[in-house]
This record gives sequence, C-alpha cells and structure tokens, in this order.
Amino acid sequence: MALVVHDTLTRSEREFVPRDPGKVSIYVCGVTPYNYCHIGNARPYLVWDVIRRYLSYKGYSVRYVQNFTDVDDKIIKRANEEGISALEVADRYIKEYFYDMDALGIKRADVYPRVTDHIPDIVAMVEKLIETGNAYVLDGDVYYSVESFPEYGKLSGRSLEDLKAGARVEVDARKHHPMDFVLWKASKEGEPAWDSPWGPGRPGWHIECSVMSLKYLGPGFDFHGGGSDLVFPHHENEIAQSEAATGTAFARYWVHNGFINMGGEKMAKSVGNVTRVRDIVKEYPGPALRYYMLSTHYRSPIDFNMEDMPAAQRGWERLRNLEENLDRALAGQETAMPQDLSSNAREFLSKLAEYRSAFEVAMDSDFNTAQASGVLFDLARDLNSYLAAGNITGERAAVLAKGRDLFLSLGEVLGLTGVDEGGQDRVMVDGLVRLVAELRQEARARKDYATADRVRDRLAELGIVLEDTSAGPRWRYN
RNA sequence: GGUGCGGUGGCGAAGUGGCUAACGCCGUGGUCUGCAAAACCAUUAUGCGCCGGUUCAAAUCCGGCCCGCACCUCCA
Repeated sequence: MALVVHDTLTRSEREFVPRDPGKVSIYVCGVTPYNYCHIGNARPYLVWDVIRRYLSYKGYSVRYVQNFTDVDDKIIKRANEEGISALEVADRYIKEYFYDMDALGIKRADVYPRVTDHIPDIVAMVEKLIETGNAYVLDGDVYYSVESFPEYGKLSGRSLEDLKAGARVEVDARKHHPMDFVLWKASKEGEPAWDSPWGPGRPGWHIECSVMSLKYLGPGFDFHGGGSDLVFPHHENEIAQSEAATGTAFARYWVHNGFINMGGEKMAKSVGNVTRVRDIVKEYPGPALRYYMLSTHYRSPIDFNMEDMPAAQRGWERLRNLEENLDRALAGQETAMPQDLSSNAREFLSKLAEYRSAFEVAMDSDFNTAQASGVLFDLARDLNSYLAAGNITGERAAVLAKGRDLFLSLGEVLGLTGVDEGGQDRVMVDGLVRLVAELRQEARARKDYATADRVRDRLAELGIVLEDTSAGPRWRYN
C-alpha cells in the first residue's frame, strides 16, 4: 500500500518514493532556544515524531535531523537582558526544550546540529553563492539576489511582483531587489561574531538550514518540515539558496503543519496568549496532550482550549487502562499459538488483521492520525470485550496476546501506549498501596464497608483509584 | 490588495460521489459490582454554514453568498 503525502511545493497529494530505497531522510526546522516552548512550538515536533515512528513501523530506516538556531537577535537580546552570554541562553533553553519534549514522549532526533558549530560550512556556502552570481556583498553584509533565481516563489506560490506589492517592511534601498535577504550579517558592537572574508559577522537566518540539511542529509533528501509560517520566507529562501548552490533539487517533499490558535487567534508570544507545554503537563498527563493534538489532522489548525483537556485525558486513560488490563490478564500465561484453532479464534485473528490494515490506510493517507486513533479505539473496544468474555487461558490467551501485540504496535506509532508513567518512587508507592489494599480487604471480609469506603475515598483524593475485581483489588494512578 | 485554509451532533474531530455520517468526551438507560470503578451493550445529527445547480445518487463536484482564521514582517 502506498503512502501518500501532501506536498506544499506541488500543492497536491503525492505518493512517497524515497530518494534511497528503504531509507528516509528528514529535516525539520528546530527552535530558537530563547524561551520555554508553548504548545504551538511543540506541534511540529509532535507531528514529526509520529511521522518518523510510522515510517519506522513501515520498515524504513529513518534519519531525522533537527537544528537549533543558537545565535539570533532574540537570543542576543535575552542574553543582554540577563547579563549572560548568548551561548548560555541557548544552552539553558535547549535543556528546557528537551524537558518539554520528554514530557510529550517525543523521541530524540538522530542529529541536533547547532548553527554556531557550523560557521565554516556556512561561510563556504555563502562564498559559493557569491561565486555563482547569486549573492553580493554590501558593506560587510552579504545578500542573496532573488532575481538570480528564476524559480523564486515556487514554494509559496508568489511572484516577485506580488511580494513587492504586499511588502510591509521598510526596504533597505541599497539592496538590488526589495526581497533580497541577508546571508551574512556584519556584527554590531557587543554581538557574537565570527571572522569571514567580509569581516566579522554572523549568519543570516535562512542559510543555516540549507547548510546543515545538506551536510547531514545530502541534496535531494526526502522530507523537509516545519510550521506553516515557515513556508515564506524561510523555506522559500532555503530552496533559493540550496538549489542555486547545488544545482539540484533541494528536498523531495515539503510538509507543513497547521497552527495552534487560542481563542480564535494565533498563539504567539507577541499576542501574549501562549500556553506553555509545562503549564499543561503539570496538570494533565503528557500523553493526554499528545492525544489531544493528534486527534486533529496535522495540517488543520487547532483552536486550543484548556477545557478540552479533561476529555483528552479520559480518552487516553481508556487506552492506558486497556494496556494495563491486558498486561494483567496475560501475565504468566502461555501464549504459544495452538495448532488447531476454534472458529471464534480464527475470526478474531482475522478481525485483528483488518484493524491493522485500517490503521495503515489511515496513516498512509497523509498521516491521518485522527482516523488512525479511531481505529485504535475500535480495536480497544474489541479487546475489552474479549477480555470480559471469559477466562484468559489456553487458546484464548494465545489469541489475546496477538491482540495485545497489535494494540501496542499501533499505539506505539502514535506514542499513546508503552508510556512509562512511573518514576523511581513508583516502586515504593506501589508497595504502600499494596499494604493499604490488603488492610482494606480485611475490612471488607469483616463486612466493615464504612472503613473500606473510607480507605478507597481517601486514596482517590490522593489520585489513587482502587478497584475491586473478581481477581482481587487493583489500582492505578491518576 | 495578493495567497491559502476552514465552517460536520452538547463539545472535540474523521469522512471529499453511493453501505446505518468513524472515533473520543459528556448525558441517559441497562449489564456486572456489597456500593463503586473499569468494561461492555443500547441511546443521542433524516442531517454536514446558507441558496441554487450538475448527477440515478453530494457533507463530498460546480456557482453565488455569509462567517471565521492564517500567511505576505520575527514567528513552529
């Protein structure tokens, strides 16, 4: 079955064919670490986390590169405000970035190149662009000449004429064309600077991604992604630089995610309506936020509302409860598939195959995580029914184990199962709860239900949900 | 001004020509339970912004209108 991807460049759905058979190369524009991540910042990384998980699931060997823009005006400003170096600001917020990504269960990229580690590469590419006549020097600055690249505007679907007409910025009259953008910026007093053939300075914003993506993935790599606001000018400029320098196509597929709004307005620090990732994960489980964001297709905007989080949490808990119940039911069970299967068992197994294929159809349709999660819930309902239908032994255990494997393998793609919720304290807390549960069982045996209820209620207040089942008490942590 | 996206049940959200309009949450009734919880079953849009049109058949295609949003500047 073919994976189909919506490509911003062609504005169409295209079948995915990798540059190198069996391998996928991905470059996603990373953050400028000068502040904590809000959920709008986090969306692309969540989206790409799922995309790369799915590509791995499909058997591709994935190489995923995501940069850090660790020198830039905002970082310098922040450094000056706090009286520390730009490097210290970047290091600090990179650490915070990982803290937030971990809370969301986002796996690490293979490489996190930083701009400041690639200055010689950047200088080399700027020199190359000057050589090829695509760039010019102006008082220590170097500009890219958009008129030198006939296809300029092909990604964002704009012509130079449109852009000139719509320009909302004061144009530097020295530039050859109003849309020319800076490749190398001469440094001002007190700014971080590196030596270059044009004097001390630092890279412009767009050049880093061209340099680092080409360095780590080579020309014509498979996916280039980021938020939809990066289409213009950032990605447009990356194409112009890279294709002018290499003479070949830059990236094969351009994938852009929609924005997160807040009260109908774009979430942005400048608007002041941001909700940080950590503001949410201190109140709700990380996977709940994950599920919340994945229940909308990645290209659609999400109007974030904190009041929708409880519903997302409940939804995710449904999956988590099932995962726990399956673990319990199958613990210590012999799950080797017997030779002869009953017709019930065969029927259930074929149903499992249908769920797998429905999930793949959804994900193959431009990574439709909303539909895919629907399939996961359908599967969950069947597994719950199966679990409730009788004792899990013999053939039933073997069949259920297959169901569990499927559930976990699909859940893993979305990152909604296999979540490690416990810290090291969990072991001790678990021991304490086991003790309390035993005492409560004794109370119940005496028909002292007042005590039994009090224990359960008090535990519930602490976020520990105790349940009585035919197999004895069990509990989970909310 | 230019470019693009969207309006589906109480809420969130899939579905882009044809089965009963997925799925999650909430509500209601039931099963199970000492009571609960979890889970399961049943139930909740004769209708998919509005008006026309095409078609045997449209939420899905076409035209018009209304409303919301984003990008064109740093921005995920």
